[in-house]
Amino acid sequence: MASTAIKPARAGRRTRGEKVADKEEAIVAVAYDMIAANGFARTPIAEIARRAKVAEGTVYLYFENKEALANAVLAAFYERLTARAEAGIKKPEGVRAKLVFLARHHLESIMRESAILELITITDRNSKEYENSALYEMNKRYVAVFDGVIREAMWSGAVAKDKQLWILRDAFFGGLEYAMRTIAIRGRKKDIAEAAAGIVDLIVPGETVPTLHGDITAVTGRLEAVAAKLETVQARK
Amino acid sequence: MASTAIKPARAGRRTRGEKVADKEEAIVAVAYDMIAANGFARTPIAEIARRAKVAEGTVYLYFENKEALANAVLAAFYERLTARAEAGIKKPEGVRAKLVFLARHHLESIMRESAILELITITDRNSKEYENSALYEMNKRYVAVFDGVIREAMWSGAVAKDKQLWILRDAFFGGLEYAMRTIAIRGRKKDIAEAAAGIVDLIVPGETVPTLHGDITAVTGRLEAVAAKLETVQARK
DNA sequence: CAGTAATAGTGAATACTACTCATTACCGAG
DNA sequence: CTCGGTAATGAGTAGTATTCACTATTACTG
Repeated sequence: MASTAIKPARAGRRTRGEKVADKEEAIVAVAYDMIAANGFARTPIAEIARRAKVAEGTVYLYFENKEALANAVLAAFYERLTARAEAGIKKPEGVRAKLVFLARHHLESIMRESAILELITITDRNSKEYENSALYEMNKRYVAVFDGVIREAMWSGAVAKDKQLWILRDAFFGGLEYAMRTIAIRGRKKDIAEAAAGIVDLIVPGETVPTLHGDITAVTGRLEAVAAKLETVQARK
Repeated sequence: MASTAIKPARAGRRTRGEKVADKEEAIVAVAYDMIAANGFARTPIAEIARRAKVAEGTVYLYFENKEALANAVLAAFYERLTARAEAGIKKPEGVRAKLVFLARHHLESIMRESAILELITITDRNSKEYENSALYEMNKRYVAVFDGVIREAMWSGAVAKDKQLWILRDAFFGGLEYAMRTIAIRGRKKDIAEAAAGIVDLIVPGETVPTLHGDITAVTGRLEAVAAKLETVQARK
């Protein structure tokens, strides 16, 4: 990938290095919009170049091939996604509210730019080197927001400690992606809130988990109630 | 799409209609294998035609375009998936066992032929007419196996009745798809069983739900304490 | 069985697109 | 101002989906 080296710029004058960086950003920005609007297959490099005001060959100066450009677009997507997730997670109090926020945020983002999601499958194939890629790191940082909440939930006992984090994570994001498709087909906007809440319910079983045979929490609660009553009786004596 | 009309065949002799059907199947079969092996983008129509022993133009006699062929391949995939799911679901007793079977079956299938899954996103775009498509029906029939188990679970109380079926469904299949990607990257085979069980756990909170405020030893200990106290009180009377 | 209309099949021609590379324009140092 | 090297260009190449004028095959008819 081309230089991201930064030279000290004289004020009011763009150095060569800066122009280069600008051009790279411009290409990615144009590609982002076009792919989001029309999908990867329907955005020719030639058209990206035209709109970014560069020659077709110039694109290949910055990106090895179309896939590499797609990766840069995907990286930009993760960038935004992560920034908003990290910022938004601060407000809500409690595990549940945080997860609902994350779910809504993710769902709304991927609905707005669903074509960007395709890019994931374009890359994933070559699993060998993926673990060393920048994209892997970006994805890791994004899901780290979710992971943090889950760890907090495990600490507080809201989520059982023996659950596998990766499974919760895949169910969360995978479930949201599939929900997005369903919502897109049905076209009901109010489904978004319902889906977000529903998925979170699966990850963090709510306070009132109804069960068939009674779970241990219910037993504990009942036991405590009985104990309290018993102690009250004793105290009266 | 070309004729699927069936004419009564004279024995030992293939009628025109039958030959046509054979050819269509041959094309789909070749396309299936090639796409599964190399992905959609890397399987040229010309090569499909060559291996199916037809001219390139013939493919377009049976399928409007490459996407339509992809849909036929996807339909064949659903066909197999559904057949095995419906057959296999009979043996296991109980909601949980059935879901675990479905999860494993789905996970193993999509791992073996993960490239076929891509085809879903190729189609989904045009959501308008999708609801009337054959593919929509095939998908519906496949997930109906899952839906049936869930309805049984709701009846028996193993799953809360107020849960939205579509959300459970999307979490199940979406979670499995994402889990597949994770497993593919990590490359651990034993993850398959773990993922299947883990996802099912989310849908059907197991008998041994781990506790909110403590483990079973703590509860037992408390119970013993209360019992002891109770006995003391009674003894005093 | 020969003739024939309709159907099925063919593959060369077209249009589009990712990607290359010989050539040109530009920048900044000396 | 000049020159060395870097950045940019866009016409050319190769590969692929799709079309269509033409050919081959089939089943029917007298």
